[in-house]
Amino acid sequence: MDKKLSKAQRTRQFIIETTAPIFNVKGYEGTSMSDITEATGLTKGSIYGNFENKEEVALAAFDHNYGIIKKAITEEIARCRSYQEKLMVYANVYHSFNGHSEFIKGGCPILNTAVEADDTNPPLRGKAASAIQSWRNAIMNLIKAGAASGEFKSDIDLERTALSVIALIEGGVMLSKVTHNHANLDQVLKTVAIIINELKA
Amino acid sequence: MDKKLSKAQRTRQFIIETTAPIFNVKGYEGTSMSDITEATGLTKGSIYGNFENKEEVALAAFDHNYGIIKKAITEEIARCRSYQEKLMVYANVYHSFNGHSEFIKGGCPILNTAVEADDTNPPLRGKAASAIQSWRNAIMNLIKAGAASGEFKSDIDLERTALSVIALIEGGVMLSKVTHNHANLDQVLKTVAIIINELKA
DNA sequence: ATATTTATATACTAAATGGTATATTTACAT
DNA sequence: ATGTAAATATACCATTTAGTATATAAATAT
Repeated sequence: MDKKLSKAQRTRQFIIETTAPIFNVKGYEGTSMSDITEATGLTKGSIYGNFENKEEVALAAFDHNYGIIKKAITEEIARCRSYQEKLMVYANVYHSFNGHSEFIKGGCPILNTAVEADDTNPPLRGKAASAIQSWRNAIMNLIKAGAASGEFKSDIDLERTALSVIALIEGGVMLSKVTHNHANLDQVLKTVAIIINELKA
Repeated sequence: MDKKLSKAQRTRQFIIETTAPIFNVKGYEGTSMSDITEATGLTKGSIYGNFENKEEVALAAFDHNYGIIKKAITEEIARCRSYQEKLMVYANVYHSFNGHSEFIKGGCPILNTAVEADDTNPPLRGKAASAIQSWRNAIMNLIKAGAASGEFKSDIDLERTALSVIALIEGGVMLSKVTHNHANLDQVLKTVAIIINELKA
C-alpha cells in the first residue's frame, strides 16, 4: 500500500544490486556466500532472511543485470527514427561492454549465464534462454516493421538475420574479452553494420 | 628413451582424458577434486602425484579438448581441395557440437573456457586466447592462399572476415546450447556459408 | 631376484562451503 | 511511547573443499 519500500524490500534490492556484478564476473559457482556477505556487509542471517538460497540471489542478480541492458537498449531505440538506426543500437550498446565505459562489469550477463548454466543449472539457463528468445523476437519485429515501412527489403530471412546479429555480437564480446583486445569486437561489429545496411530496400 | 609410456605417463594421460569432458561441462570452478577422483577411480594421492594442483589438471584438460578439435579440423581441411571447402570445415565441425553426434561433451571448450576464465583465471584465459589467435590466423591464411590462387577476391578484409566467422560460430554454439535448439546454430552457420561464398572471385 | 626408484593409497589437515536455529535488534503501526 | 512483527545478527551445523605427509605397493633397472 505504501509507495515507500519496506526495510526488507530495500535490503533485498541492496543485496541484488551489490551482488549482481559479482555474479557476472565470477559466475554462479565462483561466487560464494562469503563473497555476498563481504560485499554487502550483511550477515548470512540477513541474506537468508531475504532469499531462499544462493541460487535465488543469482537468479535475481541476473534479472537485475539483464534489466539494465534491456532498459538502456529500449530507451536508445526509442530515440532512433530509422529502423536501420534502431537495429544498430544493439551493436552500439554491446560495443560499450568493452574498454573504458564498461557499464556492466564482467561483460554480457546473457553470454556469461548461458555458457556457465547451459549444462548445469536449469533455472539460470532458462532465464538466459528467455532473454535470447526475446532479443531474437525484438530484432525480427524491427526488421518486419522496417520492411512494412518500405525502409527494408521484403524478402529478408528474418530469423537467420536476427540470430546471426546476436551470434556476432555475443561472439564478438567473447573474443574481445578473452584476448583483452577491444578492437576484435569493433571488427565484428563492422560486419553487423554491413548486415544491417544490406537490409535496406 | 622408451617408446612405451611409463605407468605415471599413462595415468596422467588417463586422468586428462577422463576429466577433460567434466571440466568442459561443469567448468573449472564447478569441477571439484572429488569429481576427479570419482570419475577416475583414483585417489587424491594419485592425482597430486601426477599434477601440481587442480588448475594444472584443468589446463591439461583444456589442451586435450582443444587438441581433439584441432586434429579433427586439420585432417578435414587436408581432405578438401578448394579453399572455400577448407573454410567451410570450421562451420561443419562446430555444427557437430550439437545434437546426436556431440563429439565433445559440453560444447566448444574455447568458448566455455574463454567465458569462465576471462576475468578470473589468467592461465586458462591465456590458453583460450591463444586458441582464438591461432584460429584467426588459420582462417586469414586460408583466405590469403585462396586469394593468391585466384579462387578468392584480392580485396578481402582478412581480419574482419576471420573474426566474424569465429564470432558467428561461437555465438551460434552458445545460442543453440542455451535454447536447446539445434536449429539456431544451423541458421547462424548459413550466414557463415554466405560470407565464405561471397569471398569467391 | 633384488634393490631402488616410481607410482598410488591412506589418513589426515585447516579452511571454506551452503545452510539453519535462535537470539537480538530494528522498524513501524497503534 | 510501546507492543508487536519484521529484519538482521550470532553461533552453529555437517559436509566439502583443495591440499599434504607418509605409508604401501608396483614397476623397472641392475
